[in-house]
Formats: sequence, C-alpha cells, structure tokens
Amino acid sequence: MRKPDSRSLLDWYDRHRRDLPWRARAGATTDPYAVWLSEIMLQQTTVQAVKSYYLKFLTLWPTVDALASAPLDDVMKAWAGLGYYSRARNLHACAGVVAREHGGRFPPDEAELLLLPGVGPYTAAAIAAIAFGRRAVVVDGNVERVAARLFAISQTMPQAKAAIRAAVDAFTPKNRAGDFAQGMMDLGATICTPRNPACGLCPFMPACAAHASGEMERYPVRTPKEKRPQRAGAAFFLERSDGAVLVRTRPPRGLLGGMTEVPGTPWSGDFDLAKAADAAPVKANWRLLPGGVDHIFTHFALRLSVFAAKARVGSKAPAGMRWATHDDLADEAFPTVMRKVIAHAQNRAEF
DNA sequence: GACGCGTGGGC
DNA sequence: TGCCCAAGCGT
Repeated sequence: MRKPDSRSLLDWYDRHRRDLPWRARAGATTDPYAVWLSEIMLQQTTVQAVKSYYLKFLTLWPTVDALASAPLDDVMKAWAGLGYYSRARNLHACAGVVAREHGGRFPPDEAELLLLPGVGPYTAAAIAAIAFGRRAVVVDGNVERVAARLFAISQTMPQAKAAIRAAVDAFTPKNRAGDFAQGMMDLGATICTPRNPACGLCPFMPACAAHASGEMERYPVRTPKEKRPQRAGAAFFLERSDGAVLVRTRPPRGLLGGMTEVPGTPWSGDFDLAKAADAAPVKANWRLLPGGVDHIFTHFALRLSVFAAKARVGSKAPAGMRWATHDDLADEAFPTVMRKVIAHAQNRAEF
C-alpha cells in the first residue's frame, strides 16, 4: 500500500472544491470575519442549513464592528432556528472582544484565537489556516473520519482522538494548510462519507488502510448510543383579539437560553396532563387542543400538549411576561419548537 | 472526560 | 420509522 500524500489531496481539492458562499476564489484570501462567522455557524450544523443564515448575517452586519455594535436581542432573533443558541451569545461576545481589544481585527495566531469566546481547538485552527495561511492542525468530524479510515485507527471514539490528531499533524503540509484542511473536509463530506463512501473517486484509495481491509464503514469506531429519553409538558397559547400572543424570555443559559417561548410547564419524564391546567399563566377559558407538538432535541424527545385561550385587547401581561404583537411575531427569537407550538395553535383555532 | 446543547436531512 | 450524523464548545 502506498503512503498517503498531501499533494494528492491538494490536487483533488483544486479540481473538486465546493463553491461555498464563505469560500474565496482559488488563490484569493478571505476576510477573517467571514471565515470566523461561517466556522461558528458550521459547528455541528450542515452546510445547507448555514447558507441562508450566513448571507443574512453578512447583510445585516458586514463587519465585526457592526456585529459588536448590534443589540444581543437582534443577534438572537437572526440566529433563531439555527440551533445551539449559546453560539449566538458567544458570537456577539466574541465580536465585542475583537472590536474593543483587537481594534476590529482577528488575531492571526492560533493560541490567541483560542482565547476568544466560542472559539475552541477546531475553530482556532481553522481560522488560522484558512484566513491567515498559518500551518495548523485542523481536526473536525470529517477529518476524523478520513484519518481514522486512512490509517485504520481502531481505538474507539473519543479515545482515538489523540492518535487521529497525531496522524493528521504528521500529514499536514507546511504550505497551503488552509486548502489542505478544506480539502480534507470536502473529501469527508462528499467522498469519504459515513455510509457508502465513494472510494472509487477518492485520491487516497491506493493508500487507504480501511479500503484495503474492505471495512471502510467500521471507522471511526463508535460505541452505541443510549436510547433517547422522552419528556412531556404543556404550553399555554394565549392570543389577544388583536393577534398579540403572550410570551416570555427563557433564562440566558441552558436549553434554548435567551430565546422567546410561549409560557408552559417544565418538561419532565413524569408530566401529568391532568394537573397541567393548574400551571396556566392567567385565568382563562383554557381548552386543550387536539393532537400535540413533537420535537426531538439532542438528548431527549419532547411531546407538548397545547392549551389555547382568548384574551381581551386590554389584558395586562403577568409579571415576567409580555405581549408579542401580531406584526412582530415572525421576528421574535422563537426556536423551532416554539414555532411548531404557535403553528399548531393557530391551525386549530376553530376548536 | 462526560455531559448538555438544536435542528434538519439521509437512508 | 428510528437512528445517525453535521466544519464543536463550555463547563
């Protein structure tokens, strides 16, 4: 079997690189702000999901100084629907640090990038390599998979991370480290995929230990996951006759931190629907709507029962809550699960 | 080092 | 359908 060669990957990248909104033309340099913004959005998130958000953010805030000057609420609203909302909070905090402490310019040094909020080992290396041309060892999920297969690393994850990183380090070229990193990621996303890898199109096929063994999908080796627990709760959809909806803001940290929600019960594994109406935020003629809302989070599945009632235009919002007017409803920082609740209630308004 | 943290798409 | 996973980070 041949030794793998970074040159063959760079040649492949020059011919097959994906055209992405945040990616500069071949040979051109990229605005570090654009690289940073895209990398934060791409954390655990698919390219397809990121594209429209990336373009929206660049339009709303073309520079890191503009983003730093924006109210956090506006950033949370613009991020709504993309998930992992602590990223949005850290994004805003990071923009502030870069604007105030670095004169509006991202530091080119990997160790300094690592100090920024929301920037971890992967993102610091990616920005250093892609935006500044520094040699850095860039290891994301794609690179892990490519390297684990190429070198048949048989330890289970995450224990294998050290060996994978060492292998990628030894394999990363001094020049074009940014293109090398993006090439490894493009290869993982389009050829060396988790299932049914297209080995016939891979520049590493003659050098790949996993391909030689015929067990490509065995790598990286993972331990099976626990079953996802189920939780349940109730949401209370109170709508005024002018279309305003009663909402509140979640605490800044934790699940859906800082996002807007319809008031409701806690979500628990032993939710009792019979007692749910006692938790309503105001006295009203609450009716339990038929059906419910199902939503899957990373670590639990949720089923929400939805109660609905009407309120007069003059009704005051209880302490800690507010009315989201009909016209502003679409712009609220609702996470997807809350958009489902609202759509469910509005679709069943006749009940 | 393990866990908490969203959402949507592919098969 | 249920499960896996996606350019990870903070605690």
